[in-house]
Amino acid sequence: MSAHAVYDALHAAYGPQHWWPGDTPFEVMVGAVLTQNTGWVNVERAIDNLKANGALDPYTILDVDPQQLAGWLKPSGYFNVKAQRLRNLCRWYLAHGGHEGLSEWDTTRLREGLLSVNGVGKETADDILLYAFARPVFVVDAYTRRIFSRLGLVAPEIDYESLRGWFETELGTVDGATRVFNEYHALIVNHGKDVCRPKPRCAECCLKRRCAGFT
DNA sequence: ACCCAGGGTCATA
DNA sequence: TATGACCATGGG
Repeated sequence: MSAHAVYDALHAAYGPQHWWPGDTPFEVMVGAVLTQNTGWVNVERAIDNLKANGALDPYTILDVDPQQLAGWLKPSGYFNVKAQRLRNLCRWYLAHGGHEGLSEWDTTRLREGLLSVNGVGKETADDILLYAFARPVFVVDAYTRRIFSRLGLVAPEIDYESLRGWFETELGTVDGATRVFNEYHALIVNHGKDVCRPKPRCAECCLKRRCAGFT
């Protein structure tokens, strides 16, 4: 089974996902940090708090008392850590001209820049690259490794960059790649939430429900 | 009560 | 390079 075939099966089962949930590129960046090891429902509450207080912009986030910021982030968990991480990201973001300035950077430079921010790791950086800057970067998360290793397509212990490379090679970096990567990662998360837990109830728990191509 | 979440950093060996 | 501790709220 190829990466293409899995994509087709997921797309047939779940349909278009319309990701990322968020109205602006900056909101996507904030969400990418807040969703680290955290359910999206909790992230939405935190983002709503920021919106309700007129704080969903980098200037305000840097201006307000860090404790105040942490208070708004509380529902998303790790609120002290995430308040600091958001501040780090905003400082870097504004220092390089915000979305307008950073849009002129090539993808490699932009990725390294994001990774230089304390609190932004590979997945968070790639979320931002793909969903805030529309770059053709495949996002790998825990579900991705779990699903594709259980399918027998990759080794369970494959590292992040190798797995990202596997997808980007399999799917090709021709035009339309950004659209496909966008949809694919969203489908993987959706399917993962559905049936691919760390401790499967049965040997084939990733491959069954609601995914005709996997049965 | 238990497991889990759209991770990442830091200290230690 | 590779583990382990730590961060913390809320859903199922």
